[in-house]
Amino acid sequence: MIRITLPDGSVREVKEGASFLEVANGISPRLGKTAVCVRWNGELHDLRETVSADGTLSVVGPGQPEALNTLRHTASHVMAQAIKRRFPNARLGIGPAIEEGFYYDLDLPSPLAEDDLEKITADMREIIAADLPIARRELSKDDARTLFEKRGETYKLELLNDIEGETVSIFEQGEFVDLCRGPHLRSTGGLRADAVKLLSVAGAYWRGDEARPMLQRVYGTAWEKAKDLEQYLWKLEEAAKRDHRKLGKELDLFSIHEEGGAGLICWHPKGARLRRTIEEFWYAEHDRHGYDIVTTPHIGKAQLWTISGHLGFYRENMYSPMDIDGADYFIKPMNCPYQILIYKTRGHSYRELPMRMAELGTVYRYERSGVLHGLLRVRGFTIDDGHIFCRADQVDDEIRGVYDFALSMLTAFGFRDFDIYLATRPHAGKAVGEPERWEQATDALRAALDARGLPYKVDDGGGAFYGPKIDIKVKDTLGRPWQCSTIQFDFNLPERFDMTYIGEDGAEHRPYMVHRALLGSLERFIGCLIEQYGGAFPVWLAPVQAVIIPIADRHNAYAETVAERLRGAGLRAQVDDSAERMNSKIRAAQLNKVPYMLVVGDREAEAGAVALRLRSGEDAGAVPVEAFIQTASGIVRSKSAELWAGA
RNA sequence: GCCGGCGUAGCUCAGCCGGUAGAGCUACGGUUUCGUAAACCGUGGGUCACAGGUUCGAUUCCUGUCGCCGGCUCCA
Repeated sequence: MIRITLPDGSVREVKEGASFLEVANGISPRLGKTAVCVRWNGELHDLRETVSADGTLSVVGPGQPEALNTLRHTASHVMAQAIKRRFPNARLGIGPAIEEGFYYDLDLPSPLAEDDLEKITADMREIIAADLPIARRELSKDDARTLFEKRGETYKLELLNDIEGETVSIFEQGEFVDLCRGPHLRSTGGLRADAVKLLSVAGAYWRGDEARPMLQRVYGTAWEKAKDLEQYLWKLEEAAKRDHRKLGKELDLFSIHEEGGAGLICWHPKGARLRRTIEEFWYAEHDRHGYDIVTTPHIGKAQLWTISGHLGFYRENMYSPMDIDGADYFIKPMNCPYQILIYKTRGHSYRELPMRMAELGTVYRYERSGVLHGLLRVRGFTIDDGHIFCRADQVDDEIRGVYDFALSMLTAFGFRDFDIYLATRPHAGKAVGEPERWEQATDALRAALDARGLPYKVDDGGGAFYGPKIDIKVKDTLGRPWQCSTIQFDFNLPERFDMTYIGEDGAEHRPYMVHRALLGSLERFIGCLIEQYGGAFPVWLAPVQAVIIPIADRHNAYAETVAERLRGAGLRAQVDDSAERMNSKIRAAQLNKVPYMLVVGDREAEAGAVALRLRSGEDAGAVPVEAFIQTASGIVRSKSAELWAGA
């Protein structure tokens, strides 16, 4: 007999070879009926699998995340089956469940079109309606090989070769067979035809390797109920409304021009205003944190990039050189070499370390055309680039300081939801610098992370060749993560540039060097910011903080005096003196997501007041101009996310 | 860069199977001067991304280039 421990601590005995389904049925027929899969010793297993040793079991039923995952995995099989019915020559790649759906990669003789998706969907409905039982079989690798060879599934054969162990599992439904670990639903009828939707088709390299064939990846999503699908699609629509590319146009923040070049941003007055607000805050914060601000050139001779190693390691991201008086000059892809040159203009004492240098340095990098994306991935961008040169004994404090600084910056802008990574030494000798230095540096990074206590993931081997790093990523509206802050150790450049300082012992020492960007780049950061707020920025960031709306032309003069008073108090205010009606002006301001609309008519002019309407739609009533300035200024100063302090 | 889709007025979009284009908003002119999300009337505005090709004739079909979108790969 086999002893199975259940979540409530109770133990059940079953005979060896019983399936999980039988076990579930034994616990209660009702549980057996609804069970989707099981968690066996912490891992997900199919109901049809059998028990052969003691373990802990929890049965996964509908409503649990694992169940959704299983359902999506089955949906991907059903889709693959439907595609194979329509295109018998299709060869299967892989088809997993993903965060909010599933995909299947297939090698198809011809590309799929939009209306193919509809046809495939129709076939899927049939397969679901037929309620084909899904069978799980275990067989030896050799048998599996024969099976998939016969079916011409060359990709499956390749996968088979990489699987460890002697036996593999396959899942079958009707004529469809797939090499798969599972788990799966019991039959195709477990899916709801009205809760499955195919979304898009895209190319994907086999096993993510661009040297290998490109398969067609069909993305879909599947839910337990039609209502869940609807809700998901609604969420996608809402996310699309916050897309920074769309908002950038609507709010007149920036533009990119075909004539100018892809990935090159023109900041319009309002976008530039937003950017300037960020820069001003950034400079103030860096002053406060003991940084020296520098400015470095945009181009540099080949010699500089040879010393730095960029021409060796980074050439494919750099633009072609320009000839100046017979010498090759390159547009800078990074700011660090020049900051190092500044460091090297004189000797340094151990006493003046740490030295913290920073600049808003605009760099240009070649990015492959297919990866450009609005403000989030561009070819010309401004890094809030800083470098810390310090002694070994200062490393810990510096890292902790930078990490805290990075988090405080992100937090100031309202970001709460980000992913933190500790990227460690690359494997297989692809790293420069002695192991002890790596260890010390990685420990310093880890200590800083632990000190703050925020959850982080270790990206094993994900460090740069020149040092380990901490990356902080912010997600866009579609859930795609974008790296903003980065803190990177560098064992490479101090060597290459032969950087030194004179220690207490009178001898030359090599300083530690840390590259850090807190916002990442202004372009990307602002892109994330736009999406974060859906364009409705907190008051302190809003390009226009108040629009003054005269009711009739005779109120224009008063409106202008109000605007001047606001501007005198440092608030960004404009008068809408267009020939439109007040309603239209309010609508315009509302669409521009201006926090404050100050309506002025006879009553307000008389009283020296404004009728305050908030972006939220709330009518805050008449407020004396001075009182408005006081409250609004306070909100700006505190960088509050609140629109107005309830009086 | 690769796979697929797309590119029509400043913006959002319509234009069936080849016969040189249309709406709303914007802009401009006029009337209206109005109390919390679009006043009314009128006038402009397009080498249909660009370059070739097929055709009597191309916005429409084909090829190339550029750009955009979704992915893959890669990064701040």
